[in-house]
Amino acid sequence: MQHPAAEHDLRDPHGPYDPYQPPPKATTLAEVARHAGVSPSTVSCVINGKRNISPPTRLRVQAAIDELGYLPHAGARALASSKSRIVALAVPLRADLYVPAMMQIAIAVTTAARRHDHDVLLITNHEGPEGIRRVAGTGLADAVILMDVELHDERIAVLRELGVAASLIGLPADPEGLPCVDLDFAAAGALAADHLADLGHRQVAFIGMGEGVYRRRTGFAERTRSGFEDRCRERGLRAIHRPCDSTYDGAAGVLARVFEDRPGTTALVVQNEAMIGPLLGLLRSSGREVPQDVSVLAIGPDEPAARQSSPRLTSIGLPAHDLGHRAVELVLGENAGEPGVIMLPPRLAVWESTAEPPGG
Amino acid sequence: MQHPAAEHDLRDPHGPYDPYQPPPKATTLAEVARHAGVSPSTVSCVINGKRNISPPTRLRVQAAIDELGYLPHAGARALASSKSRIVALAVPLRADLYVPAMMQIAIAVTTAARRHDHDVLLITNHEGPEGIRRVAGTGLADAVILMDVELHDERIAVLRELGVAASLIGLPADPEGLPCVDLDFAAAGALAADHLADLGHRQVAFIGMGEGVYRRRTGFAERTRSGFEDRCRERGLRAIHRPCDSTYDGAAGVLARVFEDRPGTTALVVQNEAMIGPLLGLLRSSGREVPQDVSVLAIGPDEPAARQSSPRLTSIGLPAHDLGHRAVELVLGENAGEPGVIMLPPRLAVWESTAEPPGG
DNA sequence: ATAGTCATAGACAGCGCTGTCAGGCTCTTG
DNA sequence: CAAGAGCCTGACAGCGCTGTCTATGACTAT
Repeated sequence: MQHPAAEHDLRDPHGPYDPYQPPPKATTLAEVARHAGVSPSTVSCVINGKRNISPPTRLRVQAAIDELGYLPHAGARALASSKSRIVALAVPLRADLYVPAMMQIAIAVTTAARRHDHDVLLITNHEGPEGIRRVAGTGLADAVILMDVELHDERIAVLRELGVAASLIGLPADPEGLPCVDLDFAAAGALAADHLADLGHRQVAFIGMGEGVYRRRTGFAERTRSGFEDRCRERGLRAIHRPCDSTYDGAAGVLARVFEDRPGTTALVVQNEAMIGPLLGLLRSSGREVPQDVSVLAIGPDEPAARQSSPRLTSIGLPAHDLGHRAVELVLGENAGEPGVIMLPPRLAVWESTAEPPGG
Repeated sequence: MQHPAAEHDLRDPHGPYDPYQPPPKATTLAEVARHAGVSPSTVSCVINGKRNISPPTRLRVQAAIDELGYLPHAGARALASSKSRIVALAVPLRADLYVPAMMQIAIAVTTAARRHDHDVLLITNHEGPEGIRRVAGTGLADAVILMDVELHDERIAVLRELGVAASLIGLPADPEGLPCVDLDFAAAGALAADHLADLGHRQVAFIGMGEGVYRRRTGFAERTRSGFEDRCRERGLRAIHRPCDSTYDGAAGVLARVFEDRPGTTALVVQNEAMIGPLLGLLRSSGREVPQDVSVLAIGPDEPAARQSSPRLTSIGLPAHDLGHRAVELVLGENAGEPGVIMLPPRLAVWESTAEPPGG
């Protein structure tokens, strides 16, 4: 497992050479200092930019660092500076959430964190809120980002209690003191209603998330729904709302009931991303052409997914990348920790799945 | 012993909660020791179980720990023990991979790591192989798990060079010295062929991954294909293989060509999970019933996904959970680091999407 | 020319924990 | 009853780095 003989001795080349060094001992800051002919603290300062170092010295130190391939020991830094440079990301374990979006956010968080010279530690809800207490309490992480925030999320209490830097992706009932970022789902709902109203639709259906989602954390699902319904009312659209579980048969049932209850429905707004594919298939096989007979507007899928469907979907995407980056910015950036709620404006991408209603 | 120097009282967990506690100073091991009337090293031993502690002492210490809500400082432990108790998980950034499976594996890795009292650090390919060098070199992580391993993966060289504990999910061209775990895709391909042959099919098509996947890292995709084709030959099946990109139109084109080139095709094996939904829809809308007219066997989707389709899919699932757990076991478990290749046997779940060929 | 100022580098004391070591204790045995 | 054998425990020396404080030198202004 270990590298038997390093090609060059990483220790002081002018000092006594000890050939018996089985483990590939990591270079220390002290060795770099000796190599550069400066004191350890100078090296530390060069690395952290904590004080003015004259260019020649900085260069010498830099050269020594490169030459020795020096990497500072993370634990030692964390101990001495009481900063771990690690952000904990609490990801959901839910089955009824759209996974690709979560993954995209997680990746966005990771790349954004790296830009701030931080790493990302994954914690799942498996441990429950105690996981947060653990990583924050041990100093493993010095910031926490919560995903899939519920309206009354028990993790929030832990965050407040610990006073740890944190940001939320999602909007709880009481965001007091905690920075949050989320898509403005109410505006998204309204935007969807507007688009359909503008096209001339008069009777529309909102196919939402599974019932469990509404029951549990009415957050984004409920916001979308009410934003949509309010705007429908304003624009004189008749709207119905139907929750939809993430199963093919569930989608089939919902779709059948929609056209049974409201045969005049000419447009569907779909929030449960996992069901868009099946719904399109069902519409097709029931002889309804999209968008000639019925328009479909999706809320939530990412751009590429929407463009890969057939027909290409008119949709309001989830800005996964933005959400991740903003969350990191809120917790590590300039104005880190300043509470505040950022609602990202929804953007409607019009493609081929919406059109004027038949005979419209 | 108890100098009044520490008149700074320890918070009573049952007392009123004071929201104004700007510096929630963390308890240290020394404080616990004082509180329990023992020496710091004794407390350390109680925590790490490094030596025999008499039950009464252990109990006193345990009580003090609980009472003070003590959590050891991760950085200090890492420094003193040169073990970070962190596993780095290198996740892919690819767009052409099935994301839900990746997420499931990541979650399995995380829960398994927790069982070994480790945490998981996320690193993306964004940093390239240098990310691995960084987390291992700084002692941030003391083990690395690679996902989405390519046949000739440049990250493997870094792993070998650093001599860091590692395990791979996937199978590179040369796994020498590195423990690997993967689904036995060749066996999966053979199993698929057997199932279809048993049902009486004579002419079948394999709809594979996107061409890029074959070009880049022929690993699992190529293994599946050859396992399938070899077995088809043995069983006297006529088989064709078609790569399939992850777009609706791509799937449509592939499907059309399959039936054009081989009108007698009665069964499809699909490996590109993202395209299963679209393919089922296309079959339906082209008037082919599944499984009456054509059988469909999926390789890769997880059980729940397969059961949510309509019809429920006969499939060989990717054992995401097992893969994650095994990978952790290989790198942290009893026989950690022992190189060896674990090929998980494929399991075929027969549901409704396969049947005898028409007129069979 | 001399005192005062600033810029720069070094010394040093920890950060909180681990792990080794030797010593003190009780218990056993001749 | 005394000496040997174990079992616990406390003392102690770092792990590698940070950050503050002080010392040194060069430079400016009088």
